[in-house]
Amino acid sequence: MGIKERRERQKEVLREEILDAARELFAKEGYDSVSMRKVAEKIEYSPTTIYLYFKDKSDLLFSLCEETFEKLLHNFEEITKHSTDPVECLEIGLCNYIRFGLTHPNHYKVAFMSRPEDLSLEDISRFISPDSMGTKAYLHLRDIVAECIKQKKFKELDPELVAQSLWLASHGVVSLLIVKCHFPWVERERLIDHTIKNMLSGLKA
Amino acid sequence: MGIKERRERQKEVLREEILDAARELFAKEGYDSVSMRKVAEKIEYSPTTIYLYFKDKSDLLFSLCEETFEKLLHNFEEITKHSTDPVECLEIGLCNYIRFGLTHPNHYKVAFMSRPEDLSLEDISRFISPDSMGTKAYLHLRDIVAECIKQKKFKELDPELVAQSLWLASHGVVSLLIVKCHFPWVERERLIDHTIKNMLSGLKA
DNA sequence: CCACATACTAAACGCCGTTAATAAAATTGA
DNA sequence: TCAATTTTATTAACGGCGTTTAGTATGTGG
Repeated sequence: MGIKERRERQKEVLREEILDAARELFAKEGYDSVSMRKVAEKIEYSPTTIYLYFKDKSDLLFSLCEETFEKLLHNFEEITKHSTDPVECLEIGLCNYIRFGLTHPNHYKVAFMSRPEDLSLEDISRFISPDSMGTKAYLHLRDIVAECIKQKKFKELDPELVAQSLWLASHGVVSLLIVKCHFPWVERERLIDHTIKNMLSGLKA
Repeated sequence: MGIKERRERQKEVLREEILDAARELFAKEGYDSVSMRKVAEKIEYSPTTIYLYFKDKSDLLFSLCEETFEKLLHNFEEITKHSTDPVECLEIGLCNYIRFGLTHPNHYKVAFMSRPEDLSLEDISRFISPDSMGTKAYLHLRDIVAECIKQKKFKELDPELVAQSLWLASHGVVSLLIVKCHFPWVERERLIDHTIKNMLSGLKA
């Protein structure tokens, strides 16, 4: 039955074409610039065709985000391999997180800054689901924090609390720098570096 | 010439009505729920009338932001009066900032989480202007940090750097808790308390 | 050859921000 | 007082949006 397979391959090709078109618009100009109609025009299909491959616009963009966050997770896991000191892992990891967000602002906005009203309940549960790249990345962060505590390099605190606090602060750096990009910030490097180092220094035993 | 004045008063009244209607929609259902048409219907005028009082939707948005900043600033200044210790001011101030954001999520979203694409260049320069409430609030924060350093209660660091870092982290707490309200966070109180205290402890001399 | 599933589309619905043209009302000046 | 003028508000429209419905080709399996 080679026919069915060819058909499925062709479907997959079109699905990728849609994603490619959307990714390009999205990376260049952000969420609002990705309109189903524009994507359709780019791939020379009618707008309704997209709905045969994605439930709706947020489904399409969710797929793009997962793609991106897979990269982030991979990046994070690489660091863990190349270092034995969990504190160092944490420092580099948080720094990378912030840099990653700042260099992929549109993806970051959709994943971490989009108003919950914009997402369907289904999308929300997908973001929170244990299989989502975001959740996996968080769990990885928590494990590293736990390791720091276990090795007595950090005070004896709840790893969940510490990991969440670190995430919140790092998110603040990314998101506010993205949104208020016209504010007269001091140099980014100092801002990122000081924020992370200051938080970690407070945690050290 | 009392006539001119009465006219201006009447204009001001309608302007306030528009702001009230917009604010209510904002507070109840968020940014997307504020459409020029809905606001118009609420005040029983035609949609185009709004354009006689505000340049466009982002101008309307800006006005609501200023309002919010003003409340924050006022709140912050009150704290300063009731305490002599700048470190305590800072701790209470940051805590209030976070609480303010969490109890007025839609206001906070409009002021600090709205996409810059939504704002015109004019609005952006208005935000940065030294007269804007946001700038004033930030300068107030920076002054308190400077005072902590001056009194040798903090390490000798750039007050600008420290103030911005504290703002970024606090913003992270507010904004991520708002957006990811379905994430399994530990209790809010612990999260807020630990984040602030940890940052401040790292700064102490 | 026909019934059927698949892939796709045209047209429409009901929103949206915004603009142009115009009407209505208030104010002014003669 | 009454016409001219300015101010205020409206109607209708433009071009966009996400999405749904109903329908058309096209190629497959019996």
